[in-house]
Amino acid sequence: MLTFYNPSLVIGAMEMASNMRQVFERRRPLVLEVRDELERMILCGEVAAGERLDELALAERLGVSRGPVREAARSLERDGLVTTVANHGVFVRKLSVEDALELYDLRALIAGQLCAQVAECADARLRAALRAEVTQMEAAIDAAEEGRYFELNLAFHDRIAAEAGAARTQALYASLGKEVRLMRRQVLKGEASLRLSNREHGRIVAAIEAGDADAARRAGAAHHLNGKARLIATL
Amino acid sequence: MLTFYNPSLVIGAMEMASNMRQVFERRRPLVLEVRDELERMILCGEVAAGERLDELALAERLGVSRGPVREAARSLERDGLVTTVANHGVFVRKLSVEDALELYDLRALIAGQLCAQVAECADARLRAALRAEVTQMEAAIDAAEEGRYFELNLAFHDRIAAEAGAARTQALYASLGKEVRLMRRQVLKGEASLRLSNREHGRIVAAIEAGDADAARRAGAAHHLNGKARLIATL
DNA sequence: GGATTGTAGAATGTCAACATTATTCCATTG
DNA sequence: CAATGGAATAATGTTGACATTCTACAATCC
Repeated sequence: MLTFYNPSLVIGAMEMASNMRQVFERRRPLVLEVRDELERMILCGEVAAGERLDELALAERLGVSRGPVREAARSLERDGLVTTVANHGVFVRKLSVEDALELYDLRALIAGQLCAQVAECADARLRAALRAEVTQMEAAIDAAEEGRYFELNLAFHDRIAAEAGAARTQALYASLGKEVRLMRRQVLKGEASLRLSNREHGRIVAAIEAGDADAARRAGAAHHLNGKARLIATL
Repeated sequence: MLTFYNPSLVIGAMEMASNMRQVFERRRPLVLEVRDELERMILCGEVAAGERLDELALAERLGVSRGPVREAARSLERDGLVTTVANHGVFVRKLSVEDALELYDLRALIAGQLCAQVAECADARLRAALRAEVTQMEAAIDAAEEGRYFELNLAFHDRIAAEAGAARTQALYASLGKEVRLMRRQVLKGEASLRLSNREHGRIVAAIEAGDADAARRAGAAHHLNGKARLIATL
């Protein structure tokens, strides 16, 4: 039997602690690595919408065989990032305007649900954290740091989704989030839009703090529907 | 064993007409055939919840290689019917009670959305068709034909989903439908439950006929939430 | 006797080769 | 000259074999 280089055998006791995780955590399946890379390529726009994903070329570029690439591509299909045509390959999904608008509606619906659930179960600590994030976002706008606002905005919505305690709903929300990102047409974000957007965040948190599930649902949905309206305005 | 009709083999001229479709229609990819078979096995309960799907055994039984079986299994994972554990294989998903209840909530949310959209765009023909189906279901109850009621019930909900004109939402509703079917614990359907259920159908159709989107949303959601309540009652 | 280590078996993960299908382009025919 | 038919080509579909990992069991050591 062949024996392979095992990092756990040669690292000193001092280094063990910091490397424990790496050592004991199972190696990630190759498929997941490939999947993440393909997802990144698509969401970053390195491959254009409608373009074909060449199995062989990708396999060679990533240094793996076609099998994992195939599986990864099928995995992306589930999230709506690509579409597969038999005997023709997989293509980066091209969202029609109608598709995008439907996605906004659907996402607004889910977001409303998540906000309502958070409103019903939020404790003082969570409320304070959400309120703090809104304040931080306002500060980011004041400092004209759009990148930071974008980052905080993602974290804010992720936190709400995570704290709702509904795993399946959270996963669906995240999946739809990736799907809408296929729409390259970025909703331009001037300072005015950011102020409006963050005011909506404030309304969501206010409803959560008040424990008003229905108001939180409406505020969460409205926030996404306003995003939809901003998209329409750019058409 | 899955055997396929090969158009290159001789078929008599007489048989041509009846077999035209089969001959000229592209052969479905093997993966889809396997996928459908596995899905049937799971939803029919031929493989118990939590049970492992043996790649090799299934491949031999279906007369294909392990590749298509693997891909089909991954496809099922995307629909939430199985879960994959690295180096351990794929297992029929075992729904916890919490999971099932969340699915009911999520499905109620989506169903409400679909009903609201149908209420906004339904024409006279569709309204008549929906009303007729409710009447037929009532007749099925009178005749104590539970199987027929079940069938009509599925068609009724499928029609609403299809006519809403929101492809992504419809697909999601269907996917969630398969997922909830994992919960073997059937909600027992006595005549009383059927009457109540169909009365809810009537309320949905009434709201659609009135063009009241909000009422339709509430009626559609309530119908599914009542199903959830019936499930809870059996615990 | 209990814990540990090594080994054997079986399962999944990965790969490269082969088979099939679809497109393209050119020759042929009307 | 247009249309049709067929090879050449390149992609996906499928397969069987090999590599790796995990579980179980038994032999060994403390």
